[in-house]
Amino acid sequence: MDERSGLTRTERLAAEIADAIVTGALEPGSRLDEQALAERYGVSRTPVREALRQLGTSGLVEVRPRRGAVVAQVTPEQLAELFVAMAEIEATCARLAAQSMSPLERRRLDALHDAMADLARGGDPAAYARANTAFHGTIYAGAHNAVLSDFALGLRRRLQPYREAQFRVSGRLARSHAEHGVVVAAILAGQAAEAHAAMLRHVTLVENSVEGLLGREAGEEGRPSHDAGPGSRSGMRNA
Amino acid sequence: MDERSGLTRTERLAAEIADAIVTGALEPGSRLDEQALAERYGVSRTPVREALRQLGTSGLVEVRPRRGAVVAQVTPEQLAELFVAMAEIEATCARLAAQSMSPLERRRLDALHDAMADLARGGDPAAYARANTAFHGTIYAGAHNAVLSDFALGLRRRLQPYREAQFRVSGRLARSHAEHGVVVAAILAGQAAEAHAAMLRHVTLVENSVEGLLGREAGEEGRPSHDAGPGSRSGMRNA
DNA sequence: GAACCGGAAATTGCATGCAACGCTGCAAGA
DNA sequence: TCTTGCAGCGTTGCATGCAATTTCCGGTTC
Repeated sequence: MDERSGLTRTERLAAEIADAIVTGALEPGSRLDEQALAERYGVSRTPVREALRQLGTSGLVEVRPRRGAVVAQVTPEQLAELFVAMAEIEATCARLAAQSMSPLERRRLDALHDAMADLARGGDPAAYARANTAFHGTIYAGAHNAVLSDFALGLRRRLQPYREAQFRVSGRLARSHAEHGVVVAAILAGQAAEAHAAMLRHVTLVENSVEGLLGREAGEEGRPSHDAGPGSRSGMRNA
Repeated sequence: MDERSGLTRTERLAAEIADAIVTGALEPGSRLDEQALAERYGVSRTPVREALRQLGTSGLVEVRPRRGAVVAQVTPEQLAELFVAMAEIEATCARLAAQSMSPLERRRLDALHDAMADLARGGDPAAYARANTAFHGTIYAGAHNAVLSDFALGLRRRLQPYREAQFRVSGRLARSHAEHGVVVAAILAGQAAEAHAAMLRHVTLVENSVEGLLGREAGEEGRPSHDAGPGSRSGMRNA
């Protein structure tokens, strides 16, 4: 009687709500009414509650005891912290990858980077963004550490809307690809310290690019309205 | 009608179960029966379920859809990955702390380290372990990054049983304190690279110490009996 | 006009009940 | 003897109902 997947309703709900948040369909700060979500997805409140709890521990939504859940607000300060953390973790993964990637993994990384050159020239931000996700994912995997890799993937997902915006800035694609080139060269050569520094620089430049964007829009209709509204400075204090 | 705290039952349950796991009262691999836990804590199954889900995303328990939850098994490989991740994150925090701790924070770190000298000489592993938690927590806080700090605290909690065991090895307290000294000196001097290296080395030494312990015990009654009992070919197969 | 207060509506937290799934054990067949 | 089918039981997933708390709103007072 259940649906196609072997997943539970709770899991499917968590995935769908997470997707709605990441894609911007659910705006930051909007309330997540249990009953409304239950009716929206045709289930009862119980699986909705469990899904919200789960998303709460991953940082996507903020659950306030007895006061309901809201899509997590990301203040500029928190955004900066997320980017710093992301840069550090990615740089660490790059260093570990330079030390422990297998020859096959190195060849694949090199090939992926080469393929992205065309995409960068082509100028299709969406296609480049997809390849970019694969590129960074390859480096996470190359670190051979599931704990760090999972953390990096989680951070990347939370920052995805912001990252994507910057690819639409003209010229950013080419610069991103050039920065990748430095990282790849260091990893292929097994130069751990250089790989770390190059990746740290790359992600920091992404952050600068994003901050430039956000500062310029300032209350526009741009996807990630990261403003927190009056008196909210809310969370980040999650478990 | 509720208890003293403003927390919900779900939160208190999550905290209590997590504590039971971390302290070893609930052994790795043991089933977490919802009804049994509900009766044990005098609540219904609903908050138990929510608490288990929450602990599931934090990695302490493994929830298998429709097949119940068990205390997460930690295989030797996963333990190694956890320690590597921990070392890298702590080292990163130490580097950031060296760069951005305020003078007040530096003085407090120095004072805490000084106070630990007595504890190390005193030879009380439990007291030293408590102070050690505060010491590392001070460095996390000094990184001024809630994302990294939360992640580090979570990792520390998961590794707590293993970390504590090594403090009972004779001489480890003094060596630990000496290693801390190098870290503190680098942070106080603002030497970022040195702080990173010193912390990485410190945590790696802790890992070595733990691995020595586990290798030697091999089926003893030692706290973290990460073996799974007869007829289970000792784990290795968990997610 | 603003702050305060009390009651009603709305919403969350939790308990309970039912249906579906997974596991165990036994029996039948190869 | 080993495999396979199936029935019974236990457990999980989810729906529903109720109590408690929060929020909203109108009236009152300063």
